Amino acid sequence: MPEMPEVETVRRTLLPLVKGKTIKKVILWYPKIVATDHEKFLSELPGKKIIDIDRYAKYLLIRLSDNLTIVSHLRMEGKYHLTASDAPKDKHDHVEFVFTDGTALRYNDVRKFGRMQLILTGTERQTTGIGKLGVEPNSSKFTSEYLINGLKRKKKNIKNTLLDQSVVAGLGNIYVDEVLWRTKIHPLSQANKIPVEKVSELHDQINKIIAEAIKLQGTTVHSFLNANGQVGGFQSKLQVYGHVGEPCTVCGTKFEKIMVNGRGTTFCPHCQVIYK
DNA sequence: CTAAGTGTTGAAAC
DNA sequence: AGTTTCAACACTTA
Repeated sequence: MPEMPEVETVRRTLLPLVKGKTIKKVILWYPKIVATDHEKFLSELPGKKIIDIDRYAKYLLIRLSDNLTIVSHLRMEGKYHLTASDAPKDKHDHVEFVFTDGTALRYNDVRKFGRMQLILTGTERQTTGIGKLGVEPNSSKFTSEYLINGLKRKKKNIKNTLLDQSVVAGLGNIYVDEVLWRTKIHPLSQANKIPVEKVSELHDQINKIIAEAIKLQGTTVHSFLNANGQVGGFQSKLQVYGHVGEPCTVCGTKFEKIMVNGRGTTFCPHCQVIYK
């Protein structure tokens, strides 16, 4: 489900639902969602208050009192929703945070890929996943020069490079296909062979599409819902993803779909230039 | 029945 | 030692 715009949308919709609430009890229906010590997760959270929710790339950082943070990654299909604590459990509800006011925050995940980690606030960089992340789009560190330098050491294809999060953190399969089409770069282009002026364009379009998608509250193509159960608005803006076999809006050539390192990849074989 | 799906990761191979 | 590939995770839907 979620790339950075969707996770940001979850953050914005979830925060007002849970801010200031105090955890009374935690239930792990499917304990594997929690990647850190299960006993600590169950024993340390009761009594803690939700102070804020931050986000880095696709990771939610739920800030709690007493210097604790729950790092939550939704992976493909994770969702949060607030219910009454006595509401019937859905088949795919896996973790529940019961609050002192009788409500409960439930984590629902059809594929059970999502993960939570309980850490000390401030130790995010030592946390599995977050440590190796590159910079976020639209951050002050994400400059054209940064992207040019970041791609220099990458000999693999640009599609895989943008998906691996080590240079730019937050893009996923949908937005990468859109951005490569917008900049006319073939997904199989070798990352370090793309001309600097094209990388500069890539930088600008990454910032642009992420900002546009956040504004429209994310993209729902499969199952994404925000914390209020609403779909996103950006899917109608997608020009490439999900449009295999349809004509490219620029040249009319039919979009093709190939597998690139195991990920479905749609592109225009006429517009998108391959750099090798 | 088979394949593919918004993502990450650890291990193996370069 | 850094980089890259790929199966695995678990379940639903086309």
